Amino acid sequence: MNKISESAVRRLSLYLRLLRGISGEQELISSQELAEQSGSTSAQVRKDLSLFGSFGQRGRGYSVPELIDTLERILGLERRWRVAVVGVGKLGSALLGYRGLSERGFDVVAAFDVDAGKVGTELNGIDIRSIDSLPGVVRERGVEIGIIATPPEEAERIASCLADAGVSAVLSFAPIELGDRDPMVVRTMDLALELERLTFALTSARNAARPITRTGS
Amino acid sequence: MNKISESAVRRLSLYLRLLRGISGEQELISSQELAEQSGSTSAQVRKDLSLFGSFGQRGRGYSVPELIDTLERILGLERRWRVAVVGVGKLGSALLGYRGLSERGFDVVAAFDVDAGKVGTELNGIDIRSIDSLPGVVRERGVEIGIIATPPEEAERIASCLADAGVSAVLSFAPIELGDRDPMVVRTMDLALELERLTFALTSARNAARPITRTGS
DNA sequence: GGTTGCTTGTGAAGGTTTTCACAAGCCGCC
DNA sequence: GGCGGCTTGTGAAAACCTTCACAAGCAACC
Repeated sequence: MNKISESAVRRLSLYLRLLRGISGEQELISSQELAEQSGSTSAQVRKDLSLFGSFGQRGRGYSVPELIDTLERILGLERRWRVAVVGVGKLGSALLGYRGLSERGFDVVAAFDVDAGKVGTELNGIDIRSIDSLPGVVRERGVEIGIIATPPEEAERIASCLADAGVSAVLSFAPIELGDRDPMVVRTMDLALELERLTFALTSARNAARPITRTGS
Repeated sequence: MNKISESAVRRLSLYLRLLRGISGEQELISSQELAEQSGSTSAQVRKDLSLFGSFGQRGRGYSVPELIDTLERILGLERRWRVAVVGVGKLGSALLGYRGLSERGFDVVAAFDVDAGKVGTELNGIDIRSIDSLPGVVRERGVEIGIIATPPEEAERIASCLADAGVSAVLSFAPIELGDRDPMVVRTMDLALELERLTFALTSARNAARPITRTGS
């Protein structure tokens, strides 16, 4: 199988989310409709799907339930995944209470924090454990994915700790660069960085007229 | 000025974040060093920067403080931005308390919620106002960027409301597709979608061996 | 001042992704 | 059964992005 681009994967997830939203209302969907809803083009939609096989019917479109199944299989969502949240501050608490995770196939089965005041308490049915117990709990509960919601200073250490414990993938909210710890896959979501992409978009028109120059030149 | 790709912008933000982290420790940095820290290549770094001009010194590298200035100018961060958070649930509260925003140039100057119990209270020094007062407050306080942290059902309406109030850009955490409301730029961060990118990565090796087929075929 | 070592900036090459455009195929109707 | 309308799947073309490779230029040292 050829390598699939990051952007294609992102779009496939998006298609799946949209399809789940219309599931039941509609039996068939055309690449054109899916494109409109996802802000893409019909050719792009067909190309993305054709990377994995032929799932549509010419002249009719794609069967919504079948396409959902197929996309779930492609994305590895034919089963549920066990997730641990590390860092139960404000963001971590929000994640523990976020229903959107379990709706999309992710079960938060463990939570960790350094704060002795939090360890031992429970939040949304999850017991908060000490970081020291992470390796054991991860193994016991079969945690596959870690979410890092700690302050950035601790993120590096936590990532290594998760890797050693055998976690397969990590999503980090800490705004620092964490490399993959082979074979563990690491991805970072940086809120401020996303805002910067917006400010760039807002500013770039002005920059076009008044080119960037070096300070003092 | 040529069009700058999304990935280039993302990398520029990343360079800036890294440079700020080493600011003071080091006067000069080479494209090679920056590449190693950002998981890129030196040619990529130089190309990204050369899209906007020549900022380095041959044989020496780039001046860290000058490059920070330049990147801030490119990304539109030579000034601070006024942000409003809409939806003060768990995620919204976390955002109101997130120091990473003001550290990176974003001031949260307003917060909105529908819940009458929350309206009128204060959180981290921000008064929570009713959604009805959004247009007025946005104008009074000069809000430029909105962050949507409401349940997905409300996101569509809030986005329109923000657009009407004259907000320039929106970052939404609601897992639904919000198109741009010209000229307002909209971008969505979907946590579950990011996790799905991970499960795809974890699963794709297996899929390569056992190709995806249509259900029942 | 010339030589050596290093690093930028950038055309050109190479690779990847998107868009185009059309043959192949399904459905319903006459 | 044949026709017309519609939609997929896909090579080919176009657009875009990354990597290569090297001339140009800076600094330090002899």
